[in-house]
Amino acid sequence: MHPEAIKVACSNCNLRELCMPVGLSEQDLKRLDDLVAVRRKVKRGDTLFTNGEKFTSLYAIRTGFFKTCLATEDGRDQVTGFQMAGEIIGLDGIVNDQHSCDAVALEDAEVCVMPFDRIEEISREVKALQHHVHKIMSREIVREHGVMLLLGSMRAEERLAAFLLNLVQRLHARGFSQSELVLRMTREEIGSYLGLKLETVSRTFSKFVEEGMVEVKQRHVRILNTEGLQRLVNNTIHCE
Amino acid sequence: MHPEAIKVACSNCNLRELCMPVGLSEQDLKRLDDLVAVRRKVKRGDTLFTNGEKFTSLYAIRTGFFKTCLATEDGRDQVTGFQMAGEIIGLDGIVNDQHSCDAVALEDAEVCVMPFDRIEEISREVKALQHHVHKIMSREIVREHGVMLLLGSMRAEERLAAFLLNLVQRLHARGFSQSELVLRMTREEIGSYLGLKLETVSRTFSKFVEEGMVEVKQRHVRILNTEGLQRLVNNTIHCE
DNA sequence: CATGGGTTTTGACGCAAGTCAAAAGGAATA
DNA sequence: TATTCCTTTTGACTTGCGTCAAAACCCATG
Repeated sequence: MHPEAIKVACSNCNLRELCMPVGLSEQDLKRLDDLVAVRRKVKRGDTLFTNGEKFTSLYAIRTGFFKTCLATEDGRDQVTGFQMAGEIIGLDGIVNDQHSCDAVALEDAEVCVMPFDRIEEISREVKALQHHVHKIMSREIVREHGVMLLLGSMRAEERLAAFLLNLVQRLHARGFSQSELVLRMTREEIGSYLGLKLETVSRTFSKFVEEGMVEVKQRHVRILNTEGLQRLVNNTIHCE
Repeated sequence: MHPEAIKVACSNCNLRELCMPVGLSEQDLKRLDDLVAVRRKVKRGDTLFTNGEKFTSLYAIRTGFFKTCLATEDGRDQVTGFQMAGEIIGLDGIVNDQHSCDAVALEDAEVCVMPFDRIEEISREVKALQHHVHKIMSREIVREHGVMLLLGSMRAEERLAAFLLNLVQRLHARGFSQSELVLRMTREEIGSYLGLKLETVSRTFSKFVEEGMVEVKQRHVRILNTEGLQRLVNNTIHCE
């Protein structure tokens, strides 16, 4: 652990509108500046927290890219999500005061450490923050509903299409291209998230390339036919 | 909608320790009695709320059994959870101020209606309630992680075993048998939740019966070999 | 107690994705 | 530049679950 004692202020952070409530009064904004204790750097491959570790804080990602994953004793391993700048991780730890998954940096990253007792304290005073925290948790619940739909009822192509569209959409919201992206994770990690084997992920990519839907060069992906992918996801073809 | 104007008090509700924080002061307890606006009865087959409906309240289940499900335009349908007495539903609605799934009563039910603005208001005053709300949302997130693991990496038998064990465990926590249960949902609904077709659910039940793991008579299930089912779930056999 | 609609079971068959294996490609290091 | 390790691709084969279909069962209702 390398906590760094840089004094940090949300009030002039360029990612503020991603992780913080908007439309705050001057006064409330000041209150929020007490939220982040420190920033912490996490090297690629290192964990931000691990299953079983005591829960103390939520983390707002400033830079970098994470995966969260669940590993069971019997060797199963499920990626439960990929998180990027502006997103909050650590919510799983609240219920039992310890984390129930691992958060691994897929590239060098930096996070804002927000001690949870402080979040709760300030939430009691700043309504907007309180509601914001509730929204963030609700959003995660809804996201997971979507993943359940994907895992429970989609075929491989549909899953990968949904995955790619979701990624570019989130990247686009952060000012990146609508059609180009660099995958930060391996085919195996994608597969784990989508409930597929890495070979199936690879084959499905190849299929998309053949069909002219995307260009793939290693981890660089260019989407050539967004609509086609979208149609795959809302497949009207073999609707049951 | 049939809101019923019975005055309701959590402070002497027999389900309190399931849905409310414990160890409250006399004073805080009184505050909590303002949480529940009314109770509402929902007939079997009716919805408590539906996708797209404006979000106003969370609901604590007093009696009965619900499923929540996601239906997409193209006819896909995914059951995202089954909820029983003492559990809270409606969390999906917070993020966008409207519900994003349907909640359907699988048997005649009664719920306590807790307007969410009131929850937030009282949460600001009663720390224990605030933290409790956070825990409930975190618990739901962790539960869904588990479902993702199930859907992403388990075989049919493992899924059904996990499902049955989870159900009896929750029922047992409510004073019911550890080994006997009545399913409130159809094979198709179980299948939808587990990402399987109803035929597969039925076949898997039959297999469990052949192997002497359970007795099944329609929706009545008696678990004869809890350990065996548990072993299936933590399968050390074909660990990758 | 007969009728009808929904649910469940069972069988036969097909296919999407998994498994196993080998080779190729990239990136990092000496 | 050669070496090593990791990742990705592709092929051949297997299999678990889905699909389709028919029959049995269950309960409600008249």
